[in-house]
Amino acid sequence: MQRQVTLKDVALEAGVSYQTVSKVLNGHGQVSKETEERIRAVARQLGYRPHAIARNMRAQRSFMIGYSWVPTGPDQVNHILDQLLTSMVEEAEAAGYHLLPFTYRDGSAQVEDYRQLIDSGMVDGFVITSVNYDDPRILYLMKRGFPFVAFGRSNPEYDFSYVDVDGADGLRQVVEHLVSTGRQRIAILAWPEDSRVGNERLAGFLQAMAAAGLEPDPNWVLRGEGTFEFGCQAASRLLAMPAGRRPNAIVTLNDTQAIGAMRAAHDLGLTIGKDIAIIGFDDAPMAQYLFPPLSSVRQPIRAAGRKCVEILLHLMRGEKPAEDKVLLKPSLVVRASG
Amino acid sequence: MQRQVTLKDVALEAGVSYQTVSKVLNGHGQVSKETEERIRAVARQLGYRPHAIARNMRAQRSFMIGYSWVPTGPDQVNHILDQLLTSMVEEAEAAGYHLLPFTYRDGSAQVEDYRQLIDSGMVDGFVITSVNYDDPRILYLMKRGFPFVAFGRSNPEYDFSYVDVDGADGLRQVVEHLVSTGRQRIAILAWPEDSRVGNERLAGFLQAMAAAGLEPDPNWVLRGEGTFEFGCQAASRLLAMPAGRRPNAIVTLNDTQAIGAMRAAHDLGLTIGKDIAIIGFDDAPMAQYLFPPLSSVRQPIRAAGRKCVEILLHLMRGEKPAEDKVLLKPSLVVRASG
DNA sequence: TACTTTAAAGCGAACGTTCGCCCGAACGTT
DNA sequence: AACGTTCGGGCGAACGTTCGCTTTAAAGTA
Repeated sequence: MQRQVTLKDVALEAGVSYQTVSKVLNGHGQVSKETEERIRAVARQLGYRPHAIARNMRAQRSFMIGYSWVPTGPDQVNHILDQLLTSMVEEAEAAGYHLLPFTYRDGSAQVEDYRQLIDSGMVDGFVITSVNYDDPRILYLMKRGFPFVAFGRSNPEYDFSYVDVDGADGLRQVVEHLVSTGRQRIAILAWPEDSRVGNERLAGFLQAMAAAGLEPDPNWVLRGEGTFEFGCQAASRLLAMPAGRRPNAIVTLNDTQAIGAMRAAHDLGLTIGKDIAIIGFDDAPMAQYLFPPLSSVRQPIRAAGRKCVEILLHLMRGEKPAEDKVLLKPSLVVRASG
Repeated sequence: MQRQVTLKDVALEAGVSYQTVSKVLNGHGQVSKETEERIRAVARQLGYRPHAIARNMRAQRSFMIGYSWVPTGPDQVNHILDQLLTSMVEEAEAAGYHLLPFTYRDGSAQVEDYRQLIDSGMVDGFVITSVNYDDPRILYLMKRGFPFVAFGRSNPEYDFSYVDVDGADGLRQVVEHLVSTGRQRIAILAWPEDSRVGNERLAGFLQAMAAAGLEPDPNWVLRGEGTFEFGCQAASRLLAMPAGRRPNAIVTLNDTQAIGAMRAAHDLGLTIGKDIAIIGFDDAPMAQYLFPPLSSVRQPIRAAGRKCVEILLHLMRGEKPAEDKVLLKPSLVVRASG
């Protein structure tokens, strides 16, 4: 664990001042070809690596991007995290930045955590996820004018940079696919009204239904949590009716609901993909292994992560990004379930 | 985005030198009650937060822990990552440290990345995962004497700090459970021989079989990748024989294999949990939603993450941790599959 | 020859901390 | 009255950079 090689070490060896070494290695200043090459040779030989902290100290920047996420419960899985983190870290590193993960806390402590990271100079910007209406982080960061990008939208009247997946378009694709395969009796399992994401997806559904000339039965629009249990209960209710009067397709807003619905259909003796189509959202990796494999809407997570960081890099440099409100299209993955 | 409040700002306002402010806020030095309180009041009022980078600069430490992980493919999911990261970040933050995620690269670039982070002073230690025999990272870090903790074991002759889940014990629990429910014709789907983890788990299986007085049929120990496809194919072969001559239990080394095996059993018209018991490993969240729900071995991921960081904190402080080779017991979660 | 321009490299300063040494004043002791 | 001790706090230095100004010497121009 030998000591760090510094500019002074290189300078001593090369017989110049350490500032000159800095000039050479950064490409500034006037230095003769010979000394430049000598300095480079010595630096290489000694294995000089600039001390990141000293550099940040001098630059008055941390070159760090703060990120925290809502931890999932013990029996849940965040199948987004790996791809999102990997893509953000890659994009950040390519620009000389790093990602700084920090613990997620709720309530007033949350904004305090963001404040702490800003005031201690730990980060130059944030990527925030799991945003919803009236998100206190967004309000705080907007007020302070601190660079951040949200993965997800909030109140329409707020003006901030975001990247989001067009959930409405996803459900539009689902409806169009179902209609094109001759299914018109379509029910939907949605989320509670306080969910920005849920409302967006539901709106896309209703719009696509209208566009197809279908009037959705209000009793076939059920709101509840995005859980297996709700999916199972709601689908049981919907499918309890006789064949002619029940839906022949159930659309859900996430895969966990869809899996619950599959269980309900199975328990009622229905053949999924034939008697009833079921389509999920998220395309969780497990969807492909279900029986039958679940059709689902896949979100371009990696692209979203990259885009978030790309925009944030502009903001942190004080530039106005070319586009700072980005909507990415998801894609429907059709499998045997519908 | 106002400028950072520094010690000098507080000092000016309190009418003392900035070094005195530092003393007060760090609890060192002799300062009278009155000035101390005055300084504290001013600091609070001005919202002073120590500049982390300057502090690190002075301390010649980064208070960062490097961590990178193998990104999973597009249709896979890393159901460990969330819990592992969350627990490590929590443990690190409690000690004033942060986690620094960085991209995973294979081959010679990998050690170079570790080297770069060390030489640039970005990190004070590492947690490494996905270790296997002859892991070049372990060799490099051991040679440099740089603090690190591995989640997982490597060659037995290496001497380094690690935390691991006792996979052998997990399989022992599986065998004992199966035997206690009257199943003795047990097959196992294992991994290729170059997997340290796979060999450990298989060894536990064989040992438990022997302890139960059972001689495992060599043809019932199949090695292959931890994929759905291998699980399905291998199980098909095993279950193709007539009822009296085929296994009545299949143990796998991960859930994906188990799901493949479930599919094979299903396609052969067998009732899982009755005609054939199937038990997985990892207890992926989806296990509970399968049909029937999959029994599986659950690893104490959060405890492992916390323990890794705990040990690493000792190492980074130059202390010898009380225990630096930790083996955690997994637990079998019994569900309807066996 | 005297002066101006340019190239090459040195040097001081600063970023915000913390650490250790020093100094003055007040107090108590012989 | 002279001296030692303690308390309170100031001050210089350093961590490793980068930036910009200054200096020196050489080359070019009148």
